[in-house]
Amino acid sequence: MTLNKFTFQKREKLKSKRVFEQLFVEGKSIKAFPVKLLYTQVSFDDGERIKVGVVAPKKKFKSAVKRNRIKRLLREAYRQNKQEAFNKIEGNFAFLFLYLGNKMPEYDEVNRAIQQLLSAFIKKECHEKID
RNA sequence: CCAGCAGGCCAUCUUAUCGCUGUAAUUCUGAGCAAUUGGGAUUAAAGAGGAAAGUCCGGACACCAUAGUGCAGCAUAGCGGGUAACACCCGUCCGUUGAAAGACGAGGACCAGUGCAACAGAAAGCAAGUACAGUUAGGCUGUAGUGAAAUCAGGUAAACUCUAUGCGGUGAAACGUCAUGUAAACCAAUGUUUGAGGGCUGCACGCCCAAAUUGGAGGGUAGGCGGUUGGAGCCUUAGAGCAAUUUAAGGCCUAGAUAAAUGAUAAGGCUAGACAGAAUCCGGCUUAUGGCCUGCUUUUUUU
RNA sequence: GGCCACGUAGCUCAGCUGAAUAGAGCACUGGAUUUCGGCUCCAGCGGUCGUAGGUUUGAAUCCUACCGUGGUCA
Repeated sequence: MTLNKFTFQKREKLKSKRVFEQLFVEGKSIKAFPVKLLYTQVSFDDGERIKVGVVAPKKKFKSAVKRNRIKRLLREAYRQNKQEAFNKIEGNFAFLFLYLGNKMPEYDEVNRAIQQLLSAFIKKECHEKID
């Protein structure tokens, strides 16, 4: 597996409808305005360790163009930052990044939020393992 | 010059680095006797719109009987043409509107029938009949007055209706197919009579199905693959036609996702650019919206 | 992606078929009753009938186009 590249391929996308439902029902969450991270422990059939989904709510953003834009920014920010987190995380997880804000974001804003979320996630999960 | 009107074109661009999607080629590797097929790497060319939107019309395509008949229902409406088809487009007459260029028009019929008409007015229709004038009178004629409309073949059909023409229904979540796997149900063959019932518009007709046996193989749920992109396609030239459009020749291949692909950073051009994201595909209509170009029109001022 | 409903007072609705008064309940304001409050009674306030055009003498109602809200399909 090629962990050291800044890639985000189709295989890493969260697809299964069932996993999405599972995330909303029993997933744990971390907030860092304007983004919220939902995650849960899941094992995948195809050998990927981590799969990621991205959501921009239709109720807040009616224009499909704006929703697309937000999702692209979230994906791009994750792609830039995933390398660091990937080496530290052990186990299989499904991630879901939700955008909570009401205004169109800038890339810097999203990037900062994603960095915070990933480091917070690592702290939390490492603690749980040590305990 | 300003304002207005009509038509056409473009949809921020360029370079570098990282990244996404399917396709093609090369190559590595897993499964299989094989045909074949799963996964990865590199390279190449390509990768949202004029409205992709609203879902308002018309088709293609798929299934339901081969899509049949009558009624009901719905749609359209000067005339002529175009088209696969249309409620669209073109030409033209008439009407409305504008100072003009132009724009807009659900523009058949109330001498088939039925209904409706507040207030005002004698009266809005099985009827009744004001005032004045003309005339000897009856009666008739004219004028006044109310109103959108007044014995006139009255007004009203975006009132029912009539006339002409067209329309079967349901929609890619249609539909076909594969794997996992127990009974009712599904398919094929044999086969039966009456009624109920069922089959994808409401009713009637018509058509098909139905009990049992044998064989095959399916339903629910979540998914894979096909449908799925080469088409009433686009460009150029020539001919026919006032035009919409059409004929011929040559050239081109131009998105195919499925929690859903176009982004980030840096630099520059006048700037950081409007409305906005394909989801089966086409032809229109409507609505949202930045800029450029061409032609036309009148008013005022000057000559 | 397809299909289908609904927008009327601050809130919940009627009126729409078939055209001529925009109304009911709750809420709000004032008054009466009561020592005060509540209940009850009386009066009032409150409306571009979602928006814009059209048909008509006249439109909440009929027609068309937009805007908004909600539902439904495997």
